[in-house]
Amino acid sequence: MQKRNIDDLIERYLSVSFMVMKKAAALVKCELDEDMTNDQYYLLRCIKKKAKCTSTELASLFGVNKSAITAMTNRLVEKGLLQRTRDQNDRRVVYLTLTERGDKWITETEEKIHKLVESFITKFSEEEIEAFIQTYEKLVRIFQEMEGTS
Amino acid sequence: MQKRNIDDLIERYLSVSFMVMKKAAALVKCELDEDMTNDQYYLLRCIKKKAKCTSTELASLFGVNKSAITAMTNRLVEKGLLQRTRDQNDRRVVYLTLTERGDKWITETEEKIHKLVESFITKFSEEEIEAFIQTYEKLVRIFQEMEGTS
DNA sequence: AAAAAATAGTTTAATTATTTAACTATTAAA
DNA sequence: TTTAATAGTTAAATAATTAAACTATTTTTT
Repeated sequence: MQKRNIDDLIERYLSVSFMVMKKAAALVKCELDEDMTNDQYYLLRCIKKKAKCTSTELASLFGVNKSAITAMTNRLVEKGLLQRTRDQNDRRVVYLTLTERGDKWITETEEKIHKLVESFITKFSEEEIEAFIQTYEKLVRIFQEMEGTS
Repeated sequence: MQKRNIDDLIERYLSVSFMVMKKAAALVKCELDEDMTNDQYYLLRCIKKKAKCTSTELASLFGVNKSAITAMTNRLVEKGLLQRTRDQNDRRVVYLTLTERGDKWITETEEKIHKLVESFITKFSEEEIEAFIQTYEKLVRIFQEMEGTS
């Protein structure tokens, strides 16, 4: 591939990923209750998927410091959506789990977000969206490999 | 397409787009000077591409209120990377343009970011990445149409 | 077993990003 | 020529983030 062509693809990728990132954030926000943020949604989503989760894991998933997670989880604990429990074997570890209200909220919200994604994903053919997601998943694997080596 | 299958694709899309969003943000951050943020990079990038730009345009691109843009541009003006100039015909309008330092910074940073993107984009075949970006671009157009109708 | 090092998480202080509501200045419409 | 609308700013509040210092606990080393 020529240098010109690669530079062109890179530029297109940067523009389009910026626009989708910002637009997707705005669309997700519309589906949330007034007092909830996108990051709070993503945090609760991660915890639901893992069932139980530590600050360290979340910090790694979000790519931020652990103290950022402490601050976020504090707000969610105050809102009654999350609870902390200590590991009995290793008392340094704190597990984060959903409260009943937290579970109810994330379940309802996931339904709204699924409908949102469905509203545009169905505008693509199954082949196109499958190929798109597969490349996306490959990108995740490449990122993970880069992490391991550097 | 069956309901099962769509739900599965939606779930994969949500997971993968979250992971790429967070990971990409972390990688971009690594390329920036200590005192610069990702949003500041994206803001300067947008202004460079448009040459001159208003708060209203940026607020729409970023999907935030105009006052958020005022705050961000204030910081960049204080840093000497951006300047404001009033339109002579319509004195309500303020144009944002790069200072010489701002232009130098974004040019150097774009080079770093391009190298970063190149480091993973070249792990795909030209066909795969072209198809990926085309679907991405189609997604942007769908978002824009949704904006028009709703 | 005692001392040193590593790990998990929190606190604190500072900065950035964001929203909403009220505001100024200017232009366009009635 | 009032009245509307538009462009942008200000102010107060909240959320997200980092870096550095800290507590508590567990693991490793000597």
